[in-house]
Amino acid sequence: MMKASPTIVWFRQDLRLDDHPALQAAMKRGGGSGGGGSVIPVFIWAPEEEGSWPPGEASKVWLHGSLRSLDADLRKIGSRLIIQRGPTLATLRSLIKKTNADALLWSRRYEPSAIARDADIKKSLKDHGIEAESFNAGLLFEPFEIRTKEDKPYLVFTPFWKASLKRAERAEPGEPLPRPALGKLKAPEAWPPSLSVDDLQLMPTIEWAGGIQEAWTPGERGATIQLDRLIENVLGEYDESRNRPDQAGTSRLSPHLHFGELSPRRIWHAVHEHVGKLKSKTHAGPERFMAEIGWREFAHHLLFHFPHTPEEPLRPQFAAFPWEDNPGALLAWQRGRTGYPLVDAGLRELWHTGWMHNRVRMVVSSFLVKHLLLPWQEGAKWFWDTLVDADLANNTLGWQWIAGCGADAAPYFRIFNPVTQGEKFDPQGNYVRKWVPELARLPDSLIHRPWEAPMLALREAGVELGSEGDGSYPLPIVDHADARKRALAALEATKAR
DNA sequence: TGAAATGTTGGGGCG
DNA sequence: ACGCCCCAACATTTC
Repeated sequence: MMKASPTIVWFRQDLRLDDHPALQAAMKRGGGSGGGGSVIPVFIWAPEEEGSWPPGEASKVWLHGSLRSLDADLRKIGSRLIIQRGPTLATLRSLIKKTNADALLWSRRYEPSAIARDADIKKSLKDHGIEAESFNAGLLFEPFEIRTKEDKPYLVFTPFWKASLKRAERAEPGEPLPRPALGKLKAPEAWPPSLSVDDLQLMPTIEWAGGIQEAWTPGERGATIQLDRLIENVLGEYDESRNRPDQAGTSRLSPHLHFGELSPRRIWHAVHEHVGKLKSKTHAGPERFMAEIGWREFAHHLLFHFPHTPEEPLRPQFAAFPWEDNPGALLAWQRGRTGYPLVDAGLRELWHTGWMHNRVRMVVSSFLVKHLLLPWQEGAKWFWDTLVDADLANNTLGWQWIAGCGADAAPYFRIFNPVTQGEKFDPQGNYVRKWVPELARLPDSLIHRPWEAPMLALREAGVELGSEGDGSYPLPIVDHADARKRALAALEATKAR
């Protein structure tokens, strides 16, 4: 009997074994009734193929951990991860030649540069008689599946999500596929050469990633633990708690989702199974959480249909917006030294842990765009480099939403007041105290507005305001009321054109 | 998934 | 008892 040729499974942002359609398809290939042929799991590091958006520093730290985790999980079932460096097409060709593989399977990505690159690879391999097929592993619904009655992409979230849920009534997202059991992933005759994860040099040379490693467990196991925590402890109060940066009320699944360590179908079914067991008729928490998953779907829908939006505003009139060029203000924002405690806490949380609470993301983003009048693209770049969950679709939607220039965006005149937001969502100031420790001893009533504190209160709290000294805290770099007026005037200037 | 400005209402103090 | 004013509380509109 002819020995079946191996199948290569090309891993990218699908670093898991659970619910992995390409992996399952590979296992079924190549064999008759007696089972499949061998499977070669491959990861190729080719950041130069990611256009203007190669993985940022925080993403690389995460990837390092996630690749290690995937390799270890594969080894537990008798396989392993082959790691190579790009360029991708040449690397794949050489792998195919060395291993005599006859097929390449992968999970789809939706970034413009990835779509173009993957299409080239598919065509090139097919021209050489190699089977090449992609699968949906990253979304509940493909961006091209959900369309308006006029057969157009959606531009507003609510009808988009309603249409998605309606589609789910007809055809629920498929039941998640099982993990391959021990021995089911057949090893090839000989493994091709592989680099180690360390060889990719994803970790920073300067030691700054400790905070990320303390806060997170990259990999499928870490993702599963977070999903369990979500279902057991978070979902019930999610509708209110998700807005509280001083509480652990969010899912913290974003980096796991970005790297595909957790399947959205797995989430869908876990949440629905949980809701089925509930006695109460209102499911505000689970519904709100699924709507957040919906925003992620919407972001991918928009990126797929409007691939220029990572760089350019979706609403063209915003191309003429009179943004400022102010490197000093940008630096103060990046460093968390704007003088607004909630803003600074958020940016410091980001720097230390590679993540920021979503409510605070809205506040700091609004501050950059509206109080400082700096282009949203500058904020998007900073988030891209510092977030462990940096995701081109989500990041683009978030920034265009807050800047008012995107689909279904917040109107430009919606300007967050960082003091009000702080007092509303961090009422005891615990979030600020954690990340801006120099203000920790101020009373609750002053912690979001230290510049209003009387001299005596400052002295008692050991707070030194304004000076550049060690342990001092800056005065506001812009006055809120002035900045608000200035932002509204800038918008008028854009409209007048 | 805002905030500020402006408008309205109604209770209480007071002459 | 009555009208007037003040202003907090809430509603509406505007940015």
